[in-house]
Amino acid sequence: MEAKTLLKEHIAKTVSLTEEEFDYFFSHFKSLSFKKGQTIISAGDKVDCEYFVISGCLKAFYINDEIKMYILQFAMPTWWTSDYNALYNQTPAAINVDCITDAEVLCLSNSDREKLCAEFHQVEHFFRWRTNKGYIASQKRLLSFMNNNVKIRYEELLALYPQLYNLVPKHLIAAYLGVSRETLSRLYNS
Amino acid sequence: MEAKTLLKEHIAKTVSLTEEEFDYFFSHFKSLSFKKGQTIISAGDKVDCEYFVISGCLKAFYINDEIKMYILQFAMPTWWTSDYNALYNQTPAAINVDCITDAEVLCLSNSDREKLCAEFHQVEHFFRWRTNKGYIASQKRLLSFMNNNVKIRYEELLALYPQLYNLVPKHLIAAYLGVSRETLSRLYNS
DNA sequence: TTGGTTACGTGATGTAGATCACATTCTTAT
DNA sequence: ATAAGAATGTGATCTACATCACGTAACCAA
Repeated sequence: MEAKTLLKEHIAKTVSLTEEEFDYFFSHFKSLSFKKGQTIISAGDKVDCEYFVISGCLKAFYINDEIKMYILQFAMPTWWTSDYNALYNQTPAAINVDCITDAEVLCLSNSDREKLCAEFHQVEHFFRWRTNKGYIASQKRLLSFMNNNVKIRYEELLALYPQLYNLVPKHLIAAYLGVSRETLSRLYNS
Repeated sequence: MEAKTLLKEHIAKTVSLTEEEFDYFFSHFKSLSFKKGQTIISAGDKVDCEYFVISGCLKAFYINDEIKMYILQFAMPTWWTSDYNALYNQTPAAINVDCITDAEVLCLSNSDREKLCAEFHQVEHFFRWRTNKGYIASQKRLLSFMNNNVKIRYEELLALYPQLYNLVPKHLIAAYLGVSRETLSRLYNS
C-alpha cells in the first residue's frame, strides 16, 4: 500500500481529519528507504525524528558492553519507533534502530510533531492515544517478564506476532525474550 | 500541602491553565482517604477512575496464581496510578492497587478525563506528556530488567527513590525487583 | 565453485536466584 | 501486657538458564 494511504488509514482509526488537514499533516513527513542491515539510529547519535514503518521490519535494540543485545521492539508496518527518551529529552541515543529487512519508513521530526500537536487538537489526541497504547503494551511486557518463564514468553510472542517466526532469525527472537539463543533453541526443539 | 494546590502545581509544570480553567478541571476530581492496607482496585473489578496521590504511598501489583506478587509501581505524592489497561479498554482489572500507608488521593473518572481532554486542548497536552513520561520510564525499567542483575536493579531503585528504603517493607521492594525476599535480604547483608 | 560469514543445534559445566525450612524480631490488636 | 501475625535473616538444596565449546548447514560474494 502507498505510504500516504497507510498513514491516513492508521490515523483514521483514532481521529478524523479533513482531507486538507491530513494533507498538511502528511506534508511534514519525509519518506526514506533503507536496505536490509542499514542503521537508522546509532547509540550516541542526536535523535531528531520518530519513524512510521510503511514496509519491512526494524528492530530497536540496546547493546550492553558491546556484547549482548536486547531488543526492545520489532517495528512492523504501521508501527512507530524511535529512541523516545533521547527524542523527548534531547539526550544522545542509548538505543539503536536498524533494518532486519529492506524497509520504507516515514520520518517525522520532534519539532514538527510538537508543532502539529499544538496546531491541531485532533493530532494531539492521536498521539496521546498512540502513547497510551505503547505504555499499556510496555507494562504488559514488563509483567510477563517478571511473571513468566522463557517458554511462556516465547509462546506469547508467537501468538501475538505469528509473522515474526518466519521473518526474523531466531537469535533476534532470543534477544527480544532476553534469553540466550542456545536456550531458545533447546526450548522449541522439545 | 492541600490537594488542590498540589495538583495545580503538578499541572503547571506542563501546561498553563487560567484560574477558572483549573477550577473547572479540579471540580471533576473526587477526594478520597484510605487507611493503611485498604484496597483501591481489586483484580476483577470494573475500573472507572485513575488516581492522583496527594499523600501516602500506594502499590499497584499483580498476583500470580494467588501466590506470588509482582509490584508494577509504587505511587507516591504527585504520581498517577490505575489499571490503565482495564481503564482504557473497559476490561476487568488484572492488577490490584492498595495502600502501603494511610493515603489521600484524588480520583478522576475515565469519562471525565476524556471529556476534559476534548474540552481543553491544554488538558489533552498534559495527559499526552504524562503518558509519554510513563512510557519512557516503563521502557527503561524493562531494559534494566533484561540487562541488569538484582543487585544493580536494587541500587538503581534506591538511587531513584531513596525514600522507599524507610517507607516500604523489604519484601515489597523484592516484589518490585521481581526477586525473592530471601535473595534481596542476602544481597544487602553483604 | 569456493571460501567466508551468519545461523543454528547440542553437549558439558557453571551460577544466580528460587524454594523450603526454621529461627528471630518487630507490629498490631485486644 | 500478651498473644498473634507480619517482617526479616540465614542455611541447605534445587533448577532454569548462561556460558563455553564445537559441529553442521545455509547463504552470500568474488
